[in-house]
Amino acid sequence: MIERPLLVNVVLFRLADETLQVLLASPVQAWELPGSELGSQEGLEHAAERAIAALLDRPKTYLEQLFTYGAENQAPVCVVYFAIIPAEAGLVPGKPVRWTPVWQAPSLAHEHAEILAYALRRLRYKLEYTAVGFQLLPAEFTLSELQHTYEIILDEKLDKRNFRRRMLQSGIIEVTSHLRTGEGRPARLYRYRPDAVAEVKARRLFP
Amino acid sequence: MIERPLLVNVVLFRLADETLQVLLASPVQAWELPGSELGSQEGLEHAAERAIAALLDRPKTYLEQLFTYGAENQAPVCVVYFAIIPAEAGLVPGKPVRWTPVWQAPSLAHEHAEILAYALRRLRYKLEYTAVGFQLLPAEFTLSELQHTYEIILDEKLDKRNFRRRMLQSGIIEVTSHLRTGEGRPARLYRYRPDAVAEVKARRLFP
DNA sequence: GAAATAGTGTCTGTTAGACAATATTTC
DNA sequence: GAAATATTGTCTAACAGACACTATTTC
Repeated sequence: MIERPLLVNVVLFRLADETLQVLLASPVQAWELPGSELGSQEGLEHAAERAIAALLDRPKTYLEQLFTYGAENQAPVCVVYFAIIPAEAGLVPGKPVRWTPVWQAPSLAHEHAEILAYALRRLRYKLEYTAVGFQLLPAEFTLSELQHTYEIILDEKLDKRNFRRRMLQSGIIEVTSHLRTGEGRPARLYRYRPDAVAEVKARRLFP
Repeated sequence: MIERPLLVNVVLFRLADETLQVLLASPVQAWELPGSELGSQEGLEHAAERAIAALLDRPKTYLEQLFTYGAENQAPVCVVYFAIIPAEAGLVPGKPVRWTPVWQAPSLAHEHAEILAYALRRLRYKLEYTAVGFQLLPAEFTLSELQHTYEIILDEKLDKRNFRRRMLQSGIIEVTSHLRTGEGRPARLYRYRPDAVAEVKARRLFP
């Protein structure tokens, strides 16, 4: 049976410093997405997690397969995953990697620019129609923080009243008894309800 | 560099005899999804098309990558595509394959039952939010035929007036000057407008 | 004229989107 | 009390969903 080299690449996102960031690697010279070879008996997801564990000191909070690239004459077939990383995760020392705001990514090797653009599109879709947004935040958060997250990723300003109304009506979050105090009036903290089915009930374009 | 065997499987759908059908193969004994090995220099999509051409005398009208399966200890990694096949396509003689209504598929080898279920779900999603539906019909069709297609795949009955209103409002189809005559009043024929962007503008669950 | 299929319009309830004032805290 | 942030409600336009009758053809 014919065999082919197989690579697993990961697009790692995090939210930090008021921006959406992606982890880029520069093992030789050009920048590219981190990845690792698939072991001869290894599962795909396992390889993705191994690639992440090699770079970061915290596990990912969300992992999803994106797409598999394998053009003609292109030696390795690449299975691409994307993952969301807690902002608190630290880099393993000595690795040639860097968190970069996605809007300022340098040009990338291979097809990686295209892959990053696709991953970003998918993240936005997910954000709008499912509950991935919560993966980017700590366990408890204020509605303002949540809205801020959405605004950063969607790169658009949202109306505060409408945001709150829909977010609460969806039943996907619940109030806690805690408050976050700071400047100005303290804010109620909310918590994601993993039990609430985040079913995407969108309007059909075609009936 | 480590190498792995790579398989490309295809889930082929067509609409015939008032049902949605899938092409199943039985090369040895159990039923499974057709597929083929990926050549050493071959692109993934090319392998999928080669697998289709080996079984059918017409090209597919739609091809999309579904997912890549590669569990631990599972020898070949499988990249799965799904495709839509014109009802007029004929089988290449001598191949152990059979069109089967999806609702009556026998139990399948490997993970293929799961894969088929996923492909079907994806087809339904696509149908509701994009314009794949037209791939299942001839170039010109009546609104009744179109509605019928939707009802078969979604497995639910739709309201005629609402269906027509939305389908026409979407601007994705246009009238031709032709009529289809048969029993009862002749029906206007419509045509899909590939130029009309089938953008999925659905309601956001989260603002 | 009976049978078969195509084609059409209205009403209602829900929801998205626009919009501004008040409440609670710190300094 | 000034500054900062949190919280709350209303109105309108658009749309989904329910619903029944008329029109045109063949036999």
